[in-house]
Amino acid sequence: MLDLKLIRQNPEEFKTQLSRRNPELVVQIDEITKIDEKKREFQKQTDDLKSQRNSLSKSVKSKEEAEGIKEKAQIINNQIAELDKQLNELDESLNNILAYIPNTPQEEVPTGRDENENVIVHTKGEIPKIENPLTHYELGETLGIIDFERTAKLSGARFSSFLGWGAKLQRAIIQFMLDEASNAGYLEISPPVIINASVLQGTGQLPKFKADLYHLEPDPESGLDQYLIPTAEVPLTGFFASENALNIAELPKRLCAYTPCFRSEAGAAGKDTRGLIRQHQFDKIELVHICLPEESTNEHEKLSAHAESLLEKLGLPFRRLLLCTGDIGFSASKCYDLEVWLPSQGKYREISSCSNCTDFQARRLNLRFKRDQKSKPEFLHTLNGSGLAVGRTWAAIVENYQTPDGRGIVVPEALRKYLGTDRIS
RNA sequence: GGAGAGAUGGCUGAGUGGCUGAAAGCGACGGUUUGCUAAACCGUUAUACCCUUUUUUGGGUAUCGAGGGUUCGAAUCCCUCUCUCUCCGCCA
Repeated sequence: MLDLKLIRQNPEEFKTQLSRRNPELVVQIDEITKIDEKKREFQKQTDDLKSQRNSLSKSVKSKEEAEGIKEKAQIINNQIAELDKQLNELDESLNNILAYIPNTPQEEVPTGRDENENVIVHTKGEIPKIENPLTHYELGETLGIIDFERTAKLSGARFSSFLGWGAKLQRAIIQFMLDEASNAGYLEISPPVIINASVLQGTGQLPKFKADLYHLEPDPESGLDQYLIPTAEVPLTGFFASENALNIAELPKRLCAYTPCFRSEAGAAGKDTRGLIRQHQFDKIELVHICLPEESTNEHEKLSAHAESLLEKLGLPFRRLLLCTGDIGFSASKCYDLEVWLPSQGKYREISSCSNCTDFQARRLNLRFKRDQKSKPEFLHTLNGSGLAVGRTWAAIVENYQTPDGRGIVVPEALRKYLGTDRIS
């Protein structure tokens, strides 16, 4: 959870940073300060009462002696119970607000309202000259390598099936990206796609974005509360979360995973209704770095560069954006988006989002390290990025590599050894 | 799915109602000793929050898997859950 000390030390500074994201957050910080002060006052009173009660109890050596203090102790206990109740209420309202406070943006993140104020960092690759480019779903359906209609009967809208070379292309993309990550030193992890609510809370998806998640029927017996993962960022970042601090020698951790991702996207109705761009289920290779605080800026550049190298090797034109304060994710303090060129839309579309979450997730997950055996544990920094979204990569390849006659796809050089062909038609 | 056993500090492991924030051992750190190392000996060795103090310091509260309960008082008794281990059954 958010560090209250930061707010206590310098509430104005904190407010200034957060208001760059959203001016309304200032009100909530004031509210937090108020509740926090009240809480500390009550806590002090409770502690004093308990201290009184404990010293009473400690003086007692036998049952007979206990009779003498019983009444007195009970009065104190009643007072404690009353204070406890109020303390719990304060705690609850405090946590309700804290859970919705996003990460503070870094200085170099431009202030802006929405995606229109993002900054283009650079643009790479050459946009192919295609007359009347087909969409990936038109071409894919013509070639019989993707299906939407039959799949809609199975699972509804926003689902698709890959067939034949389409499925093989997807498999080749996955294999290519995992191999690239392994070669770059990432540890491949194949995690579960069902995850406990507490981890989603830790990475920041809960409670604010509950509506975007697929929630499993809670088990009334065990009380287990579980969801389908919206991204492998959740299990990867949460993987080393524990009471015990990590050893500095093991850092940085660089992890990658291929998983399906599940998003109910309740709020996205009407956007990108056709094709692979926005689906309820899609595959993604996710990259996660866990590192020392002073290294996170550097690690962020490395992670983003790795994601870019995939697009370069696939020969896909793309650009990198530095997201403005109004567009970065809840847990991120700085974020680059990579956008790939989609000829049918005539514009760049997001294919990877690389975030530096600083210690935001680490606090919520209690993810820590020790500089040496004597020193106090400190919070790590966590970073994540797609490397890359598989469905969108599939779409980008089909569209950018379509042949002029509109009846085939040239397989990118980097994928040929995986696919065993240089052309799909 | 059935049956049983567990969960205690960095680790091993005592502890079944108060003198236990927790024995003992290991490890780690500091010191004595030593030509160096080793050994031996002495000492230190959890975390969070709060109060106090000029820094030193002193004090309080919470924490023995998690949550709840009993009690003046809980690591210890009761309930629920989670996880681990062993055996049997079932199964990619």
